[in-house]
Amino acid sequence: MGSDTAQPHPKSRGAARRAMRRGPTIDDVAEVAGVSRGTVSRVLNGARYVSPAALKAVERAVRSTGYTVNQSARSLVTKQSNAVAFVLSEPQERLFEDPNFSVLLRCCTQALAEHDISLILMLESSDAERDRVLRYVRGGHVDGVLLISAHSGDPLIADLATGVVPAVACGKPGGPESAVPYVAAEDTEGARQMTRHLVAQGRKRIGMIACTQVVGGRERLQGYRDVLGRKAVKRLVVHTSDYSFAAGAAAMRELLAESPDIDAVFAASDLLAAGALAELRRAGRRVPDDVAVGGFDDSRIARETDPPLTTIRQPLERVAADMVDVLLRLIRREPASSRLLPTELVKRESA
Amino acid sequence: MGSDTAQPHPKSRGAARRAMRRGPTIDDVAEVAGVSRGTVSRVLNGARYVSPAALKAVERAVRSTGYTVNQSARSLVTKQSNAVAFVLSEPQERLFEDPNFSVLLRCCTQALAEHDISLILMLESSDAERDRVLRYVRGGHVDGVLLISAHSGDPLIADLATGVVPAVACGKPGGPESAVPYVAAEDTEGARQMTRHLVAQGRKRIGMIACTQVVGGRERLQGYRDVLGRKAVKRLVVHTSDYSFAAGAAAMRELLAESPDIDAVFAASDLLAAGALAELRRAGRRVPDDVAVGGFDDSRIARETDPPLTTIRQPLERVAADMVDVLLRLIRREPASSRLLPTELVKRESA
DNA sequence: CTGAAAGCGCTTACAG
DNA sequence: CTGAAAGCGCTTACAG
Repeated sequence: MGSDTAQPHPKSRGAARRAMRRGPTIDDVAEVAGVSRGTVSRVLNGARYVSPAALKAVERAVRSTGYTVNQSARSLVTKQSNAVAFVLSEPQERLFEDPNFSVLLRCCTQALAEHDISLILMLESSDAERDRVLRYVRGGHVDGVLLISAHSGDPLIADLATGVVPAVACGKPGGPESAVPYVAAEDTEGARQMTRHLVAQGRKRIGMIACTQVVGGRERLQGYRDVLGRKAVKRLVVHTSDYSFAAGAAAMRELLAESPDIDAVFAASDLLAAGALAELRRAGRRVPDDVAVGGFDDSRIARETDPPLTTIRQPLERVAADMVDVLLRLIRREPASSRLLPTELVKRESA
Repeated sequence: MGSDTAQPHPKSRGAARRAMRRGPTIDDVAEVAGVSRGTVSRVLNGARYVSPAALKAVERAVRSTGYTVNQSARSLVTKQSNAVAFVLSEPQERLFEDPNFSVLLRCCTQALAEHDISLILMLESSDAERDRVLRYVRGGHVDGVLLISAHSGDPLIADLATGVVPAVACGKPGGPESAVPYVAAEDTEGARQMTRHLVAQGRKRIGMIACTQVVGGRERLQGYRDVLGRKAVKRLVVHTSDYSFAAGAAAMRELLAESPDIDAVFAASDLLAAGALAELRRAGRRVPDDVAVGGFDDSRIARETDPPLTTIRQPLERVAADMVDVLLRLIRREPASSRLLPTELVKRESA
């Protein structure tokens, strides 16, 4: 990161020179290949306007010298870093708690690696950190940013929306019509699928554990309402502040207190559903016999709960791949817009 | 990452110029401050040999211009990247499945950020990826590497052990006496603590679910043996190939089949224990009444299982902080050696 | 198609 | 304490 700010760097620098290997330079390659350094550079950057002979000579020289570009030197002139920031906004511990996040991170790293682009992970939970991220991003250290924001209406979005730096969000950013493109699952339709499934099972008192502060949360609640609006089914919504196990358990307790005869619950995330399951067991209710439980995400935990969760699968691997694809296009100044990916009902044992 | 290899870069480059902001340079600051660019550089890098007046002038000029160093230009001369690679070795999905990993990643990122150093995440599950990581690291793109290896005896270790690039491993790397320093919990003693606890509960047939292929796994098994070696307690060890939920369930099934009268199980990780718990329930055994279950890690899931897990806490936040500390020292060419951190028994309900 | 040259924005001895 | 200058390793018009 370098003293991004202009503050002096106490001692961390200076003492440690030569962290970078010396290695052969482009001039070494040029010499071995018997051409000018300009020609070497050309083959390195596209091999156009280079004779077959020169090309071959350079390629073998590269191999024999074990040459590797010096990215700093390159970036200095191209103004490109070949790195992208993966910014994790807001509540760290919680976000990290979510298995979805790991999938996203893993898949983005992989997709980026295929393009030889580095992923730089940045956390942004305090205002100070937000400033740091902003300075870093604005400072041209990265070519673009992948924004994973838990809470909708993230302040970073506004800054990114200025378009100074290409950015893509995961999930539709809330707040004022944002200019930042995003990739998300079809949350509303997914919620409808689950709610319809619960109704089809003959459930009459279907509660929902919603969290509208989280990206996608509003849509999931909407889907639930869309389906139940025209049914003779009792509705009851409890709101939580995040998608955590603990919040799910607390919400379930509330639901049980307010509506002891509840016979189904749709939790807006698998983690929430897992918490609800734990609470249900504590209360002596059988799942799905007494109460059916539906989750959302089809994350790893859906297979590890007892009973395994019936849930809505969101194609996270594709979300990640598409985020990278959109970002890369944006960086190349190619047209690219938001994408919505289809969800799917995964029937297991909880509902 | 840049075409690290010398292969031509089809189209991804070139099209996207000016990804980096233009912004003020050190010369702009110098002009505003009324000093030479050398002086500005000096205050940026330690402020030594600079008069108070010049210092003040530069500082205000930096602020008024909104100056930010160009890390590429800096790196080009200092040969330092101010970035560190966080390398995740081997079985990605599985590693990511482990909540421990998230904690490590989060804490390392945070600790590094305090030093204004970027964390570059790299995955290394195939041989091709391993080469890529090696080229990248050797190419001087990072000042050091934090190696998180699931399987002991990781081949990357051998390469890193050459000491060309500073590196620190999480957990003691297995295989031939490695020269790579590491930070780990006192696995052996932790395992002893748990085993002693089980014995103290009066358990007579204590099984273990071990995984010696994973870093730290051998030590945990050793701790179990250390304690039971001199006791009149029935031992039974089942080996798994990783620390997963599924492996835990499978191992428990085996344990139950071989030793139906088993009354305690020590699983080498919480995830393994969670799997064992699920299997135990399926088999109709009550925990801890019929069978006591002990885990290892005190990860998030230890609080979410039913019943909550009695486990061995390993200070992962400290492991991460120490890894960063050791790596930073190594980068500065200061002496630094491996560290072993104490564990602690956390009593909950499963044992 | 290719070479020579300029320039990217910094740091760091070297004189003073 | 400070300025002028060299140089880090690349890319890219510009001529040819």
